[in-house]
Amino acid sequence: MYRPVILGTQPAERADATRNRLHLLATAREMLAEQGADRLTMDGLAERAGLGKGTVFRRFGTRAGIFQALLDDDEHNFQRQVLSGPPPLGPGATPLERLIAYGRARACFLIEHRDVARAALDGSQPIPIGGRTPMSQIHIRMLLGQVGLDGFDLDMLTVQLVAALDGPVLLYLSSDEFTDAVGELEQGMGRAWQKLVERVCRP
Amino acid sequence: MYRPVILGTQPAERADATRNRLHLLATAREMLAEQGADRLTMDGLAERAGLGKGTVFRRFGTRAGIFQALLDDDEHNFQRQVLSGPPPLGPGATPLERLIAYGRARACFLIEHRDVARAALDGSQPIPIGGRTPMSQIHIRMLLGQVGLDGFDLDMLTVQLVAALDGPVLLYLSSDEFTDAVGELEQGMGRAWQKLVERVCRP
DNA sequence: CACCTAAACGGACTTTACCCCGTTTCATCG
DNA sequence: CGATGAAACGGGGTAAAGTCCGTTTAGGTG
Repeated sequence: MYRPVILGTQPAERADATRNRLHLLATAREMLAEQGADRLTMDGLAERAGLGKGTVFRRFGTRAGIFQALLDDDEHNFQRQVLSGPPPLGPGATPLERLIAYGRARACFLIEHRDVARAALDGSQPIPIGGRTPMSQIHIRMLLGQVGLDGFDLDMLTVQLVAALDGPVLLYLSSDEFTDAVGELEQGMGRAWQKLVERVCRP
Repeated sequence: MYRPVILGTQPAERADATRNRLHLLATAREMLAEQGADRLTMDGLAERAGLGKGTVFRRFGTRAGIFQALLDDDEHNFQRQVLSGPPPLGPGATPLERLIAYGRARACFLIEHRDVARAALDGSQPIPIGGRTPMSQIHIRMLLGQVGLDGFDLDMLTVQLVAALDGPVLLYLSSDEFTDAVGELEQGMGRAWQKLVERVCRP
């Protein structure tokens, strides 16, 4: 029997699966808006969506998986801006300018979506820095390559910079105090990121 | 009724509490060595230690708290080295040299104690970077102050550097592959840290 | 030494993430 | 179409973290 196997293509999601996935995400957003992230339980979500618990877990694997899916969803816009939007975030500016712009934009993005971002962290799978968001990793790595630094282990430097970018944000996410003065915080982080990157990339 | 209130001094731990705390830590280390961190449950620990579950939770608050306590314990030696050991880790070298030495030493420390360090992370209380280990925070902040950098927000830079230091280690902790080649990894991280700090601090 | 209070103790109870597996539904192929 | 295998579904079951509150005990006071 002939079966056309296309490498790297997994079997394609079934129609009912897609429908349920989208419905669950929508329901999750509703509950998130109404009750906040920590009041969202898997049982509750399943019941409200009119589906079985097992279904929820098959779709998202884990509780954090739901929030990761929501975050991925939000991230699509952001990715478009980065990959094909106007400079300095998109192509057209110098690598250093894009690096600076990227850090600022990502900090803003995470702060805006802090509720979801925070809930997307998972203790039992502790890769908070760059493992779950390969986008930052890949993009920063590419830009660093274009900068043309000598004598650096660029992969390691990438991990360091991603961490330096996410670290302050995570620290912020973890304290429930700063609910005001968000704009100011974004500015501070942006400035700090710019300074750091300029120093590192200085010839 | 007169009560001598000494500010900043909490009521002092009761003798039985101390005894139980130490006994629990010792038992936890045994179980850790025998079964690994993820097979260590609160019920199991309580039973093996011959104590009630409530006691375990009063002492450590949370599961991660146990591992944090174990890590704190391990950290005492390290702290002594940093605060009063020989240069370049201890006092006597230039701030930049100490900064470099500190990063190397901390990376080695975390890698050595990776089992406990990993289990000490807590998803529901996500402050993985510098919040739970104010030691790095404080020490690096102090050294940066001594370096004499102009135009930096030193507090923010501290958070960035702590993250850049911990990030690669956390990333490493999360992948169960590299169980070999530990020495090599420590070297790579050490070199990368040195390069980063030298660049940032360069006049 | 008897008393008293605040802290510590124990373990049943609750909550919730996650697993399992018998049942149902989709999509493909003859 | 109808058959068929694979995938999805449902929801009861399990394990483990964390809470509660009635009971016990350490250690200071008169």
